[in-house]
Amino acid sequence: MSKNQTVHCNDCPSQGKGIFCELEKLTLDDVSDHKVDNTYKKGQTLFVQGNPPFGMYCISSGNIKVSQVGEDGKESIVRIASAGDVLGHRSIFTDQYYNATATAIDETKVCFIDKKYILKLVKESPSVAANLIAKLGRDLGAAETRISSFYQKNVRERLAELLLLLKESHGIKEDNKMRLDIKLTREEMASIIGTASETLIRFMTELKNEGFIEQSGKVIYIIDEEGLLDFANISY
Amino acid sequence: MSKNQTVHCNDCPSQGKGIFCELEKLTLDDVSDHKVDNTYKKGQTLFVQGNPPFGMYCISSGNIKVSQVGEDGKESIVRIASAGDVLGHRSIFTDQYYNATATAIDETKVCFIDKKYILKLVKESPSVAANLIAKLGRDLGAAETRISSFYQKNVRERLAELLLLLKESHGIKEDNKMRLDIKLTREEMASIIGTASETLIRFMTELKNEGFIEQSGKVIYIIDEEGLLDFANISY
DNA sequence: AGATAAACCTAATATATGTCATAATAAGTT
DNA sequence: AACTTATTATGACATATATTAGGTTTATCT
Repeated sequence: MSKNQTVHCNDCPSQGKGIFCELEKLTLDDVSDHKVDNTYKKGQTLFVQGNPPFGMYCISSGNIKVSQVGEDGKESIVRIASAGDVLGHRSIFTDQYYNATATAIDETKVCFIDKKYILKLVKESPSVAANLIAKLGRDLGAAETRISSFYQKNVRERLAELLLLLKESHGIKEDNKMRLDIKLTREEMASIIGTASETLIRFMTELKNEGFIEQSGKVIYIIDEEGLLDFANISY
Repeated sequence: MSKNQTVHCNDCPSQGKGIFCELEKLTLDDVSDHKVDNTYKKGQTLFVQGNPPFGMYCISSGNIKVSQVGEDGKESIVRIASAGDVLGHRSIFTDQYYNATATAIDETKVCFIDKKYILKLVKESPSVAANLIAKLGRDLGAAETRISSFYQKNVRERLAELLLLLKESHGIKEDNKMRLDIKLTREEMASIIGTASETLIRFMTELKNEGFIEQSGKVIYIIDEEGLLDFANISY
């Protein structure tokens, strides 16, 4: 982790997606004064499972995986946080230790905000509180949908579902394909949908062969979204 | 659903666990005036997946299952809400339709609070906002731990884990056993840990034979907590 | 650029769990 | 109390996915 030159919240690359958007100028200046900018390289950890929380992290750019490691050392990625998302907020308000580890997937710019200041901010700025509630609500909704997927869908369906979710969150239109602007290893993808990497690879190959996706290097392109939806058995 | 005679929030059986605990007398009176009391019988639904949310539900007593139903009709219970918990809060703040169905497991007393009023309350009472954030945070933490359990634990371990969680949330000391004060069918238990009911029944029998649990009728007693912890491979 | 490690891929085999069938209780209902 | 329906239980079998092992390609480092 290395300290960056400071960027004012006004100029945050995550504009419009964060929890401070609705703040008036004066308050946002105050937030700006109370944050610390950091850059994390791929593989570096923001916080580790079991440690006490000291504050909250706002992601300006990059991607972070939130994972839990089991007895046997198996990693389970429970969430991926990107620009505009916050991290560590859960533990601050519940007064629990971190129950997951946050690791940078790629080069990531993050602002750290002290616990005490965040608690004060939530008290004084209803919009921040409401945004936090909304973020947590969406995360909870996503988590619950994943829980039911584990029971209701098999691996190939969960894989298609994952690719479609990544398309929503990280898809960039390119020609008539969608490029997924996030680089995950097969191991990581497998640990998101809860399967062995070998199994995941098998189905990825299948998807490539059937023309639903393409791949060059580590970059994945979604070619046939309709087909994937069908493949995933999703109807919304 | 039948309308009850109104109970003032001061006399709510869930005292101390809800989100309105820290409110001063005047504000709590106001909350009391804005809620509607209802009683739901076993099997009745509070809200259904896909519908738009009109407000929030505070549970005074009883238990409610929050579940998602898949394409094939398989039910997945994503959460169980009990006295002091709130329901439907997720959808209000995220402006999404309900993505789950809430059904009473037993006779349940619930207060309904209008959406508009809750939004106002969160703006004006920081303690309510903070409590909501904390509730959502705990739910999210629990959900994420369950996600990783699906990958890291097998059915017998998830079953032991479920029994221990139910002991925490619904356990009542009786002699030197713990009685689980909640009646779930095997089907429901199975759909919490994501397995077939036949498989769950098999492991329940195993647990009974090995003396970890006892059962009389539909009531389950935890006899050997240590043993269950061991069985579940849990070390916290 | 060459060496070393990490990630990716494929195939063969093992196993946990799902599915189907059938019976025995238990719980409601008339 | 008798009848119907739901729930629990157990066995036999099928199958999706984990595991193990091997090889290949792609990064990373000196």
